[in-house]
Amino acid sequence: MTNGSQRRRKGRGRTPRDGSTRERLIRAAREVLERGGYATASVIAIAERAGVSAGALYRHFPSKADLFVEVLRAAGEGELAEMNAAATQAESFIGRVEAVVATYARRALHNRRLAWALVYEPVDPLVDAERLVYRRNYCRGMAALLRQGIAAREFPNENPDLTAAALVGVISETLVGPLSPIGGESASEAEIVASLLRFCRRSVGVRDVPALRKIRPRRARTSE
Amino acid sequence: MTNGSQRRRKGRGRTPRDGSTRERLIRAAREVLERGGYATASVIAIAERAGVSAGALYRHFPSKADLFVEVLRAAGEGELAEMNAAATQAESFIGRVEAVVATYARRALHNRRLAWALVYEPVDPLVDAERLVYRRNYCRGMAALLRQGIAAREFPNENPDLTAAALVGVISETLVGPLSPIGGESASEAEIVASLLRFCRRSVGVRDVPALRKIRPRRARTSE
DNA sequence: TCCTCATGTGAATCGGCATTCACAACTAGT
DNA sequence: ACTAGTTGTGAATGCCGATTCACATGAGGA
Repeated sequence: MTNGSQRRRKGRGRTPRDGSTRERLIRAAREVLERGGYATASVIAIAERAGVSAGALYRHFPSKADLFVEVLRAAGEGELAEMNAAATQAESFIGRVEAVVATYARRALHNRRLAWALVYEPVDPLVDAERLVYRRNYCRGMAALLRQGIAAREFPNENPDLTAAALVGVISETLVGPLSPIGGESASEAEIVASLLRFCRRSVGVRDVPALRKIRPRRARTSE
Repeated sequence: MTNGSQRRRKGRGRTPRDGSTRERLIRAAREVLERGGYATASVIAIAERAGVSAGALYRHFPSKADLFVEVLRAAGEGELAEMNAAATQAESFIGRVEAVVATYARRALHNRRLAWALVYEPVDPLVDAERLVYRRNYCRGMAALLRQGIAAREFPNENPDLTAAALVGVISETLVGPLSPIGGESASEAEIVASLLRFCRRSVGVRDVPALRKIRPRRARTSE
């Protein structure tokens, strides 16, 4: 409506924009990432999806990499916040760990491509650094949880940093990794998540076993 | 051409080679990969390290990707063989699992960059496919081990595919992943591997727990 | 209205890198 | 030695995608 006069414009010049193009670029970048990964996330594709030209991008970001840093940061922060929220809802520490894992699982399954991009895919150093921040924060949070659980004597005294990294690895591999039985034959998504939670529970080494609500994880458990 | 027949070029023409340039290219590619990852593995860099020119590479491989497929396949096969050898040496299945994990750990620690390239780093689809083969084989072997252990009632009856994937994830993340407390402060390499083994042992859910605790890296922050 | 920014446009540029090409030079077979 | 076939050479080519540039256009203040 705003630009009704199309008579002599040969496409050049400014097109009025309602809101900030900057944000729309960030969103477009994330969307392109979700669909096709970095491979398809060319400047042109992003700009197109945002409804602007390639050049416009550079009015808002010094480079493509900077744009992606923003994208990753936003996504990572959102993810983190969600996890933290999940963590505070449980009483026991194992409950918190499970809540975090389950949250991660739910989100990763909901949008595997984005998760993949957030966790694995390649890029230039600048973007990688940002990704690492996210991953490290996540790992740190998990480690903190473990430490508390250890202090509370809920978990055995194992190196929490390593255990945290291992848990992140478990989740990444089983849910977003290159493979992951998820697309596979053997089990439904829900079952997989349940198995995953049992795995985490065992590997953390919880002492008492309150037994998950729907599934009973087999009792083999020697007391110490 | 400005430099036609009148001018004698000294460096041109064939330089006698003893053995197959092909193999030396494969080796060079692996070495470049080990040092700087794919980012530094340009055709020129590889050819240079092999002591030939870029063009020569194309006498032996239809494309750069094909070269890397060879590299990955060779590396993957070697790795696999080593694992299998390790697996057959133990009596119990948990012993085998641990042997495999420990072998992987030893190799990954010995050359993290290569491990990283084998497991994570990006590339074009052709190469990725080859990598996936390797990873999947590895995972499959682990799953087989788990199945046997389950059949022998050594392990609880958990989805072996998922558990195998999870174990692969654990190893990848803690040893070669972006981080991994390995470069860190808290523990020596040996301690980390020991912790890792304990983690795996717990997560697999072995019935009897011979407890291989040899190292006590930290004490809980609680009193006493 | 006129001037000046801020914001866009899209074609041109630039750079990196795989891939090709037009020749050499060595080896083997005759 | 002559001829083919093989293996190398390294400059040229081609492609792809990020980045820049010269030029619009609208909005707001004077």
